[in-house]
Amino acid sequence: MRASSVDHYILQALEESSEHITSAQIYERVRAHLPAVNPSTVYRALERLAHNGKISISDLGRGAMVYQSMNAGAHDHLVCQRCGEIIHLEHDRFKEIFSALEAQYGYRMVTNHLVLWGLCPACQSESEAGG
Amino acid sequence: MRASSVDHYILQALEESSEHITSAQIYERVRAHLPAVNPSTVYRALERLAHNGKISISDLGRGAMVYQSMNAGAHDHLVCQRCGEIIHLEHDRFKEIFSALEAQYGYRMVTNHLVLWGLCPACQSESEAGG
DNA sequence: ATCGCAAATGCAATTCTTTGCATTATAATA
DNA sequence: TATTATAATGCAAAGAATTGCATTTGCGAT
Ligand SMILES: [Zn+2]
Ligand SMILES: [Zn+2]
Ligand SMILES: [Zn+2]
Ligand SMILES: [Zn+2]
Repeated sequence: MRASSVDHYILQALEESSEHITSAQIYERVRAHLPAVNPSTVYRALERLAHNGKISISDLGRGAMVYQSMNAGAHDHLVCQRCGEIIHLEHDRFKEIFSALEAQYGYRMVTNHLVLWGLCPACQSESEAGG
Repeated sequence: MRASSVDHYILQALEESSEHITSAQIYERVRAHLPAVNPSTVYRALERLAHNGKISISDLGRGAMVYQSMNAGAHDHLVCQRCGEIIHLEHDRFKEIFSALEAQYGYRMVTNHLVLWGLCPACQSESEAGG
């Protein structure tokens, strides 16, 4: 790996927003610094950063992947399938299971940004009503 | 919802294969029965079936989503990020956590086919070596 | 049997993402 | 500094999946 200015501006964008944002949003912000940058370069950089554990790539049901800095550390989410509400979960919650899996299968766990789907209380009633 | 022959042939294809297969593979098998069927119809049917809990839709790193019948019940997987090895996990392993989440947030859990990423023993050494 | 509605479908266009290949930029080496 | 190897990039094309809109189909009500 080599010093890439795209990587730098992507991380900057992700750290400034601190939320999950799409590649389009990232692309816009990188382009503010590197006007001639190509989308595929951004995608490749995102892949690279995820592979190195710097960011997470997730499907949160928005129609496009969302990206987030891993600076604040591993964490997970519970997402309502119907309204999209996102709840933050401590990653420690899965620590025990992950350790057990590592012990049982000899794997080294990589997952650090799980997305669990469910129905929030409000959407449960609306779903029963026939939403 | 209405009786859809596409749904029927998709479920048949998934139950016959019993493995995770791609939409292209499903499309081929549905087309054997309905030669004029359109890909988008298959995609929409797959979405419908997943929404009704009949099938799972997952990214197993194959470049396309993979689909599986939920007939055999909820289950999960541990997948090697590098070589793609897939390990089957009992869903009961997550029962406790899911119950706790439901109690804590009032959500009804929907996730029934988790995909966890890791590195298998062999790929761990190769990764350290610089693969 | 006929009517009317809602679900399902076909088709084309669009969106999001990946990939192949040639080129450029960086870092290490001689 | 000149050379070489490797990583990153640009560009265009391909691939996967979704969406809009018009049409068809199945189902219940009349
Ligand atoms: Zn997150
Ligand atoms: Zn909700
Ligand atoms: Zn499975
Ligand atoms: Zn492996």
